[in-house]
Amino acid sequence: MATRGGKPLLSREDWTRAALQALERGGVAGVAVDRLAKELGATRGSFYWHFEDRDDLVVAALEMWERESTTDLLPAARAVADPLERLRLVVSTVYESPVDRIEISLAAEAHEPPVASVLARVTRTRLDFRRDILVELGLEEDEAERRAWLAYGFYLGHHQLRRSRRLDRRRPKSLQYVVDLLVGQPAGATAERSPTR
Amino acid sequence: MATRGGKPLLSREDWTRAALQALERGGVAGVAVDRLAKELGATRGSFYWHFEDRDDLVVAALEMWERESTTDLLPAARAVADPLERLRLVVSTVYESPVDRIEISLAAEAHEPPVASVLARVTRTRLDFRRDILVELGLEEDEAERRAWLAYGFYLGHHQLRRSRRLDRRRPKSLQYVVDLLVGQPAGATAERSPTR
DNA sequence: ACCTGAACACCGTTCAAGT
DNA sequence: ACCTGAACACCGTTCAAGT
Repeated sequence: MATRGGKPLLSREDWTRAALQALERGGVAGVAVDRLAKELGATRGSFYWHFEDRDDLVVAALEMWERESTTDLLPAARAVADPLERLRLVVSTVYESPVDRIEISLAAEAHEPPVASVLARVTRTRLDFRRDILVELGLEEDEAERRAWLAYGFYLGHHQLRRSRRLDRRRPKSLQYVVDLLVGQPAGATAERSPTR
Repeated sequence: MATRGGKPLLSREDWTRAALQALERGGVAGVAVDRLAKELGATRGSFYWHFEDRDDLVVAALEMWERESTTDLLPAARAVADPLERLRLVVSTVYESPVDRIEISLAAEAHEPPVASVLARVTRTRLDFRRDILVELGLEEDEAERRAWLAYGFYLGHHQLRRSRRLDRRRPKSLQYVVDLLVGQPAGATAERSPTR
């Protein structure tokens, strides 16, 4: 590894990994070039050798997050043959896993330049994944699309709600009832209209 | 109105209203004392006569938002006698209304001091409102609580999804299908388990 | 090729001094 | 009672100069 004055030279990846950690702790606003430079024992000036500007760094960190939170998870899920089982697996591993702080902070800046493209790509991947399962389960294309919207919209809001300690206590223990409603009958589909009993 | 040197003196409310507008445009991060001072033709020093610090201003603006987005809307909704109709009204007026930028940006800072208490209060109010409707519709307390979580979680995520122009095009035209699923039969409740057909 | 150091703008906060 | 103006810390960005 190349060094200078005893200290190792910093690579673009070193900066990116430090930024991803800052992203987890404090969201997009928490990525401060000045602070990272201090942590890494370099100057701000050095940063601008590796990156165009702060947005460039944020995008690099978000793409690391994209891989670890979405792209890398798909193969394992696709390996499950039965679609209903696949949906249950996604709900228990993804919906019920610890809250992803990055996910939440991205919402606020969904249309800011550094965030927009990465977030749109991730979202499309996840919506499609859910819709495809619902189609496999026998729903019509349109209805599957609508329910995938519900499923993924709920995923986002659910993690948002969980951010508060007090509200998290109100959270249902299991989310499998969501799967049941997602693939179940809407009111009015049967003759009568009295729910549950 | 009191003046000095031709200019009107600024009140706490003047600052708060300006902050609320900044909040709508740029989220919590968009509330900058320096910029507001310039807009209002005052100095930053003057700001600290009216407020403890920036957080104090943010809280004041959020409480204005709380009134206009939640507290003031409840009486009209409560006036609808039929619970199913009341639920449909909420979905069409609140879920299908323009995206509330403040709502979204609060998620990212849900546990930061200025945001936490206001947001928790608003959220509890809205969750309770939905649960009470579902109980009136005949659901058991526990099931109503679970489905209210789904309903409100979806509300939050839905508005988050809508923030992107491209994703918003995928949004279902009407959300009444959500009401139908919320009050409908889960899969497995009937003898068979084949959905829709 | 990679980094330092100094400069500038922007913003939060404090405080002595003004009216 | 309400405000100004100057000071300081923090952070993004630029750039000439160093190795």
